[in-house]
Amino acid sequence: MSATSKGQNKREALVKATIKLVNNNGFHATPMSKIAKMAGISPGTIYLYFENKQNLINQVYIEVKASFSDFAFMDYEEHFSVEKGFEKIWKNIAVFKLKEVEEAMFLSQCDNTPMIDEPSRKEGLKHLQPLLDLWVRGQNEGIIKQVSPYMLYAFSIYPIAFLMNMQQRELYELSSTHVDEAYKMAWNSIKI
Amino acid sequence: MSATSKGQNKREALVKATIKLVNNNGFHATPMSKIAKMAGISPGTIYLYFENKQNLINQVYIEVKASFSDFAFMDYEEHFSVEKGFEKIWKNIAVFKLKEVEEAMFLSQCDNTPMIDEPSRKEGLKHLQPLLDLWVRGQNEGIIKQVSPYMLYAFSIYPIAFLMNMQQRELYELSSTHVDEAYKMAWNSIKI
Amino acid sequence: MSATSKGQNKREALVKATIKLVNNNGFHATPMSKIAKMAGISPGTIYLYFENKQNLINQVYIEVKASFSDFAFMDYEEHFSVEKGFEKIWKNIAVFKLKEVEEAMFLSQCDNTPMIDEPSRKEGLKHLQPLLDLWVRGQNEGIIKQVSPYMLYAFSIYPIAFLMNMQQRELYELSSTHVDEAYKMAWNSIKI
Amino acid sequence: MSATSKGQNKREALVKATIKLVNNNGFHATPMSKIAKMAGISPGTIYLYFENKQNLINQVYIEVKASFSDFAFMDYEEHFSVEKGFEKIWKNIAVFKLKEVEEAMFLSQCDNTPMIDEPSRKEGLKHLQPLLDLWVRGQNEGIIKQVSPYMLYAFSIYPIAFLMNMQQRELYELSSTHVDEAYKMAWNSIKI
DNA sequence: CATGAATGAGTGTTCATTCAT
DNA sequence: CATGAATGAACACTCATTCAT
Repeated sequence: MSATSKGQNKREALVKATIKLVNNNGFHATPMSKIAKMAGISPGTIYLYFENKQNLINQVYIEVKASFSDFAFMDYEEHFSVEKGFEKIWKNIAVFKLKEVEEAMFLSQCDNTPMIDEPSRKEGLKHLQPLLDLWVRGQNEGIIKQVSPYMLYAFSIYPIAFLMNMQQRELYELSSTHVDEAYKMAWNSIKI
Repeated sequence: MSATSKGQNKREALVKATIKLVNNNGFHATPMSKIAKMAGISPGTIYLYFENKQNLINQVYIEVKASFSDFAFMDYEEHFSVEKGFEKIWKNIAVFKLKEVEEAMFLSQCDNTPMIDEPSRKEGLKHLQPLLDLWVRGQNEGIIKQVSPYMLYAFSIYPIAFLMNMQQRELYELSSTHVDEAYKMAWNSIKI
Repeated sequence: MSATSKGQNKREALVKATIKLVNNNGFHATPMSKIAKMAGISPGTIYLYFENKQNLINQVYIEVKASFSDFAFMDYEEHFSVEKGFEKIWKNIAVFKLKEVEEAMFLSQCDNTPMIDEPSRKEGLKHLQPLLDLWVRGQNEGIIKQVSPYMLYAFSIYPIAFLMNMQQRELYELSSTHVDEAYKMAWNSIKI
Repeated sequence: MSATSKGQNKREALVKATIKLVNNNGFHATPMSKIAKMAGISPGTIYLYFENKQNLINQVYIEVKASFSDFAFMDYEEHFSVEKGFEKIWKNIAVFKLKEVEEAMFLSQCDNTPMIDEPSRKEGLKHLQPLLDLWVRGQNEGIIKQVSPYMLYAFSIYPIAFLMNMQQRELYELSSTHVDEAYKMAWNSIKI
């Protein structure tokens, strides 16, 4: 195994450990030493990969956000019809939020907390452009409501996070029927 | 001023300070000493009103949640038509989230974070019953979609939180026109 | 009930509470507030009867020591023969240590700990004079060994404390036969 | 110097500092910070060697007790005659109590105080067995009084602690003549 | 690259003491 | 005399970070 990939392994272990521990305890209640232990390395070694704790979190956030975005646009192609394209993206996001629960919860915690600094937040937002583009196209085609993309996001994408939360707390179970129902509600709320 | 009301003042100052500081720094990054200072009392005094830091947060959460619920059902009466009742409640919630930003942000942080213990979470949920009742009535009258209340909540109420977030980060401004638009989208997503 | 005796009651309650709590937790692990609570009064009230915590302990020590000494010389009279006098005193002390366990344990803790200041220690020692006098008389009569009174005390009186300790920890039970045995050993060790 | 021996140094410095400070101030009046300072290390470092303050005290107690026991049976051999064996042990103990005053005082404070937990107390008692065995042998040989070992201990060994106390408070000086006197009194009190 | 012992500033919490009532 | 709310200094303990190995 190459030196880089060994280093890569450690980095990945750190990222995974950070996600899990922050999910369970929150940022400030997860010590670097625990992250190191769960990653199977020494505390001092963290600082070979990340500047400090804040930087570690920021990096993890950016990476998880990127992985989320990649997932969201998997198999999506720009020539899709607006409806088909939206369905693809929406369902990708739903699958991510409901299956990659650890990562989704981590993002949810980061997005509602002062634990990430503003530059990293901005960085994390970059990748949603294709969805915004799709909506603009839809609006031009007279298919999507003429409202701010924030509004579209709030009523079609954001609700998934709530459903994930409920499922996570075992208050609600989302079968695939429910997911279809939900998709219909989402599409319904943004289409004209 | 009576002894009790003096105590009440201090307690309220503590609650206010906790909300503001936790909003800005997160639970684990707001020391008791800072809370005390902002409340204008001595650190030791906190422990006359709250058992410990965890208990302080739990209590504040429960109180803010209660105040939110009170606000949500202000001027609402059970004999209202389903549509009128929903509008009243939805707009109350919107006003709360957009005007009482401090409290709304605090709830948002608590709800996506392991900082509140489970019993307090349960306690905070109690008060939404009238909305659930309204939805059942609507479903019986054939006005509201036959889906789980979690779904109805996710698509009609939860989006408000996102809009608040965006407004708070100054990424988006919600005029009253926007609020009306949003209300229409909300109602649209749950009505048959 | 007169004002003084009401005050006296509180003072006594404080003394009793102090003894019990210090026995169980040690001086520095018994807060004034607990002493007050056990005495059935308010923390502030302690300071009407004692200057501060150190003074409280010192006073309690002196009083318990005095009560111990009184007990030690109960029914003792100076015209007793040396042997009879010693027996009386020794057995008084034994009864005190084995029956007034709370007070005896308190003294034992004070005597082996830096919790009492030196003046109070001296004060507490005053009262043993009659025993010393008896020993001097015994030495003049050729009955008692010609050694320092510290030595006499160490081998005849001090052992009782050990037996009390063992009984207190339920490692050993002292029947009256054992007490007689012990007395014989004590007398044996100091008599010529 | 090896890493372990450096650690050992720190641990020993901590133990020494604890003994000295607890002797002077009592357990609850000696802050961890002072112990650290006297040991020449940082407060946080204590917790690399001991779990917490209670554990620190317990360990120190157990170690000092073990060192005391080792000393007590130095050069003692089981084939010694009962009298010779007892003399050896008694004098060892006397030397320990009169020369290793810090350690002896520490034990004395621990034994009369609720500062040590019960398991550690039990642990500390283990090592006296050879003395008990010697006494049983002596009783079988008709040399030692037929009384409980607690009684034998109380009248022959325990008095040394009192003499140490007095010497420590500079109330009494124990010359080697006095020690011989004392030994005779001790042997006298347990032999038939 | 990696370690992990060591640091020391910072945290939650306690408690002797005061003082307005 | 008595109260008990309020204080704030002091404490035990934690943890991000460093650095000699």
